[in-house]
Amino acid sequence: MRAGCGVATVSRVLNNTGSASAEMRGRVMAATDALGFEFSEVARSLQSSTTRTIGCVVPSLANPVFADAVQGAQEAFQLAGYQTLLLCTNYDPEFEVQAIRTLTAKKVDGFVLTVSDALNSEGLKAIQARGLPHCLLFNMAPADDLSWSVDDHSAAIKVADAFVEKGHTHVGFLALKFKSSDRARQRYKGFVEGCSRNGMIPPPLLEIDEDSQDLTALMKAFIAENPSITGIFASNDFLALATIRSARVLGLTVPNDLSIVGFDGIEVGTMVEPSLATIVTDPKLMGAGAARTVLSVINGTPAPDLPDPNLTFSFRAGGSLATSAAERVDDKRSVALSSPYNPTQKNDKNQQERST
Amino acid sequence: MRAGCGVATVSRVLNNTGSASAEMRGRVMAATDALGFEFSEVARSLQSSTTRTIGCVVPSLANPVFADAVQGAQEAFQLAGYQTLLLCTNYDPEFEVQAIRTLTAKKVDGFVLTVSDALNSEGLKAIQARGLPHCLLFNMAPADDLSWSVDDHSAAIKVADAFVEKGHTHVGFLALKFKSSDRARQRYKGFVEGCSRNGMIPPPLLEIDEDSQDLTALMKAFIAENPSITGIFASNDFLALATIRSARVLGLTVPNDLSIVGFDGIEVGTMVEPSLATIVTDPKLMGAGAARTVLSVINGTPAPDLPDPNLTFSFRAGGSLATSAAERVDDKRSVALSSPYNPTQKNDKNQQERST
DNA sequence: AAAGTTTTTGGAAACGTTTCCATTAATTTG
DNA sequence: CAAATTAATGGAAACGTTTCCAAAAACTTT
Repeated sequence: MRAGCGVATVSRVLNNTGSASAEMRGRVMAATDALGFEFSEVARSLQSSTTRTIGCVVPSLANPVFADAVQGAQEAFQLAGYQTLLLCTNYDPEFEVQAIRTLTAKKVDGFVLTVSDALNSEGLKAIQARGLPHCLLFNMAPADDLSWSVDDHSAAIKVADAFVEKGHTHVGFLALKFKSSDRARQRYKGFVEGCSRNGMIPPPLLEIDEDSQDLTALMKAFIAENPSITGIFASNDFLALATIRSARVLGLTVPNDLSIVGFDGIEVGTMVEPSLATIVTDPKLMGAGAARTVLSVINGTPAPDLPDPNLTFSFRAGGSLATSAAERVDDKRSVALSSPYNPTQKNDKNQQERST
Repeated sequence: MRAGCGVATVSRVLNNTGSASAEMRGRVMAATDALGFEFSEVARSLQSSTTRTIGCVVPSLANPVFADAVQGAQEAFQLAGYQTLLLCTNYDPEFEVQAIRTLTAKKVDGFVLTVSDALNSEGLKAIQARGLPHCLLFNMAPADDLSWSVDDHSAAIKVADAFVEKGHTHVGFLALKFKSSDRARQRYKGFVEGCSRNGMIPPPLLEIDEDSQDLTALMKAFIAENPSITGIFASNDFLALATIRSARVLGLTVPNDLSIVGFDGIEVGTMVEPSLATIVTDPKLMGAGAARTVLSVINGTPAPDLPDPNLTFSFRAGGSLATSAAERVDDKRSVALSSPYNPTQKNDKNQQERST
């Protein structure tokens, strides 16, 4: 080394570990910042077998739910001096297992992951088998795994409750990527159960695979097949907004002809007209929670309490869900009584509560 | 090693490099997948001084522009066998330089970054000084740096043109995080220039720092100070949507009392009512472009063409921008002639063109 | 001043790869 | 069948750290 000393000494000085004379310290310091020297983290990782890096696997950042969650996780990791290695799977289980393989080879210290199906994920199994620290995110935890997740099932039941409260008896369920998302399936299952409990007709399922160009056409067919439905529960807010748009194209007014409820609670849901009734969640909090949990596993410190399932979501009323058309026809009075849905007004009220 | 052979042999077999007998190959293979053996990328990195990891620095994923850009970059990297190490700066120059230091220590092979101020970024200087491969994203490139960026300046001029075309003569500019974003400043500069060129009154500036709770109050004051403004150019779409909301709270109707134009072209802008007039950009494409560029620098292959600045954005008309109130008062006929802005109709038309 | 104690320092091993080189074994050639 | 070529294999160095240990140097204590 330029300072004319052994490497061991440099290590001690720069890390402030062990002893060193003031003079030596000076020489090393001078040399290091003359050369702009910096320790190589990769060599350090090799020797310490720890990378201070966490692998983060999510389907896609195009969905703001995941983007926010990753943001939250990333912040939490950064705060603890950990970096985030990000892999997106594009909802493809192939990519998922591949991504996890890559991350284990890179020797990440832990994982935060949203898998496509927590019970049948090859990647997750590999992680479990090796006993690597990890925490699931938005997946119901199988067995004794840790997870920060919205209680999709209960939330969907609540949506059914909300529909029935407005007098709906026949509503549909619309899901994207049903095949590759246990979350969408959980929501469906919960919704079916909720409908059943409330004595509603079992909800017909409209399932679309791509971000389909022709939601409108599919909806038209769906409504033709189920002419008596008065509402649709969409498995996420974007889909709900797109549904509203398609409904308009079909000449249906929302909520009068068709009520819509979404899922996720993205901000813009409060800005549209009518505002979107939805389940609101806090993805950033979930991400940060999962991050803190995996850090605690790594460091052997007590894990933060997992969220109370009942507090992982709440229902937000909105102009897109109103008294069912059927109800209105049956009982005119109920319209007069239960029509606080001047959507503009409602919307304005929300505005003062939340803000960008 | 368990296969009873030298490590050199294992390396050769698993990498298919050099020669090995069929029998040896079999033994090694058997042993490796009996043990679930996998090469350590960190040791490999140390020896090859290449990590196949790219550092990606952006302000935040909460903004879908960056989320999409990161998604695009991540996909491109993944395709090329590179991983993405993600750091968010929260718009804080301190974090920015810190993040870059971390990434250099981690020996990433290159950088894709959106810095707060490309001309005065300590972090960027450090990268340049060390001659590390990098490509800027959403920053105008200083000197001979490479960059994938929206031409904010020209786009803002186009917004001024759009306002003037609708007869506006006095409009304001609303920006978030003006201090820490050269992008917002570029947009402001361009807008000032565009207004000037069109003989409009120089746009007053409303600058907010936080995702402020009280945009409504600030707007009220702003409008009180500039009672004659008929439009506002918001430096991003979220801000524009929030502005519309605040305007409503203040009892102003959009676009009749106040026209709004946004920037970025996020999807939901087409779903709101009225639809949002805005500059539309393609963040994912930008991210992917920056990724391919930095890869080409690393591999010494010819760089992909940087985007033609004029093609980095386009103006999207929308119901939130209409003929100025002043104009309507002055000349009633112009209303009748130039009022294709039945927003609902307009919106429905858009719907068939774009889709989720 | 000699012996003992403490502080400072550098050498060497280890982390897990790849690659060069030398050795040994197998095969071909004259 | 001996010699020469080729194929297969393992040893060792190097990548840049940290840490253990021993040696050397600087002080204390009698």
